[in-house]
Amino acid sequence: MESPRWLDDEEQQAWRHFIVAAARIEDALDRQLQRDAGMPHAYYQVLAMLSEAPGRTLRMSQLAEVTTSSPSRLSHAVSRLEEKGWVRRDKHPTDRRGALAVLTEEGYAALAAAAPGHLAAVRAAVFDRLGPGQVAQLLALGKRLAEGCPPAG
Amino acid sequence: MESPRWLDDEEQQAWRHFIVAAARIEDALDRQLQRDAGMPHAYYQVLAMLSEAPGRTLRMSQLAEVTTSSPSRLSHAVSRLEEKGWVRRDKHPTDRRGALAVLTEEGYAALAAAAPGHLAAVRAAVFDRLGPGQVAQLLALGKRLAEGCPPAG
DNA sequence: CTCCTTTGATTGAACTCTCAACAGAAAACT
DNA sequence: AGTTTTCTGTTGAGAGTTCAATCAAAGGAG
Repeated sequence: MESPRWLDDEEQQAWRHFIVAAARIEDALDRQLQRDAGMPHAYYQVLAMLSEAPGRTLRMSQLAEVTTSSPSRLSHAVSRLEEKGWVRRDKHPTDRRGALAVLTEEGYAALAAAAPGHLAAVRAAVFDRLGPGQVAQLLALGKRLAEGCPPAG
Repeated sequence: MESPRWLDDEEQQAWRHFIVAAARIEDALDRQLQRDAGMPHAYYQVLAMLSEAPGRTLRMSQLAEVTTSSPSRLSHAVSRLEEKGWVRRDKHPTDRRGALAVLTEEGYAALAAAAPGHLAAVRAAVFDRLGPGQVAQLLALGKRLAEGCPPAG
């Protein structure tokens, strides 16, 4: 096994800035949501994805997919959201292994209440900082980096 | 308080791709390091930053700064790394509140052993996916997004 | 049909991180 | 000097995540 070449100067800088930016953005969003809505960003994403799904319902495996979380992580998260009354588990009609996560009315209300503050945080942390044309660049880069990456284990 | 406008279509897409990309990259790096080197990415960063500092030593507050972690998080991390014998705590010579984190020889060896695998993972997750010119875009975006964001609490 | 593999989802323990509370030391006032 | 305020860093508890183990059901292969 040969040792791969190190990052050149531009790559090095890009990499360091990227991990700092990603960490700070996630931190800012987590803190805002935890403070104002009593949930971490990961849980907000669960509610958000469910709210857009037909019947506000998604199979656990699909919900894990769209929220970029492992099955275990999602299962724990849904359990926690169930305790809050924001999500309910239903049995899958045809596949008896499957479980369905359903967003409750209370869950939808909690999401609706949290959304404006979260949106403001996203703007403050990201889009308010970007110049014209940079949104398109972010889109292109995000697309490239998101696709093909192995999903969570 | 007025509800701010929602994201337009391009922003929406950029945002979703970005959070998926960031999550998958972090997950991939965490899993590789945990599996091959027995430490999470955050701990690797602590060792890496220390290894570049003069005397392989940094004050806790500065180390927290460069690793994008809260004082509490770093304190726990250093405690854990101390148990492994990879980092040692020294007293600050002039400021008696201050604590210095020092990378031990064993810690340096652990970092050196982990580095090639980590580098390969970074390449696989990020730079191998980018086309020419996109590294520069990533650098510009990362810089914009990293600066000005409030440091961790 | 039976065996075997794969898929979907959950569980508990170990680990990391966050938050709030705390304490020691330095800096700034009065 | 004496008091308050700020800065540094640690601690413990609680919340979230990971990992490995587990189980049930579906999907082949012989």
